[in-house]
Amino acid sequence: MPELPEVETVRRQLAESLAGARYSSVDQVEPAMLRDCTEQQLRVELPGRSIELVGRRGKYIVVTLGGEGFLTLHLGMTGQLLVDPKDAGAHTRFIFGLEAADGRPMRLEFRDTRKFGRLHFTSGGPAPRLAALGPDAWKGPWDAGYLADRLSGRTAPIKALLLDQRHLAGIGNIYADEILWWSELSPLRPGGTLSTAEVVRLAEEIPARLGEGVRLLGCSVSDFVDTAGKEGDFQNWLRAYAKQGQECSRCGGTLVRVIIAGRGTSYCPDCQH
DNA sequence: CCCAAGTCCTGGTTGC
DNA sequence: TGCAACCAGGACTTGG
Repeated sequence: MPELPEVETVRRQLAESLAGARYSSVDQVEPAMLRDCTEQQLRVELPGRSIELVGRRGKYIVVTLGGEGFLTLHLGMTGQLLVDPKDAGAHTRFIFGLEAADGRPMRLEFRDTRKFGRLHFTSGGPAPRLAALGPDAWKGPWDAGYLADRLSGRTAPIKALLLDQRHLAGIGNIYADEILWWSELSPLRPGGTLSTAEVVRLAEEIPARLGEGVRLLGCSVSDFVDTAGKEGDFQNWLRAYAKQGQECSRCGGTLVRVIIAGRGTSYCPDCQH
């Protein structure tokens, strides 16, 4: 699930458990998921680095290290970051040893079934690809005028534009469907056809739905768990995502499924226009 | 065989 | 015609 709310849930937990900690060892590396550095560099240069800040931009977690270093992590589709996991766990791709602020040893595991996740190790600034991201969809800064500008003249379906991280960073397939349901907008609408009032409505629902996802500690419809292996609650409050064939909770119509931007999309054709 | 939350890359089309 | 912007579709990986 890792979309913005799931990543934010993990970020908050890491910020708390890793405050004042220091990397002591790199015990396992998955080279296919490593970016912007060599395995050697990670193994040699990370140990000894302190953790100064755990930040986030869209779906990326950015760890600022002491000594001009950055770890930028993306959980992909099935990534998990676990602190001191109890179980052995399959699909472990990276293992880090840390020394907590009080000197206690800690273990951080990056597990990812599909290996779509990424770990960037850079100096001078976070991973270069963050430069291509639009403003954070939840925290901004952006407003309805910005969104209107990004949608203006576009013929791609609004859902595809919401998924494009260059416009707003953090929205994925689940929250896109939820945001559009709450906005009463059809995911098929060409972006450029939205009225000013519709863009305003959309601009209100984007942070509202993402904020609700954060409050509910994320959406565990499939693989997502937090750093303690615990599931979130948002999956119990879905209105549209994966609900094709079911009754619309707003108008009583029947939700349908279509493919947009190659992604399964559920919406209510009776009340989403 | 179909489907799946992520991003990246390519190739074709459109429009200035 | 030239070129950039735009958009669709496939690739990647593993499992249910």
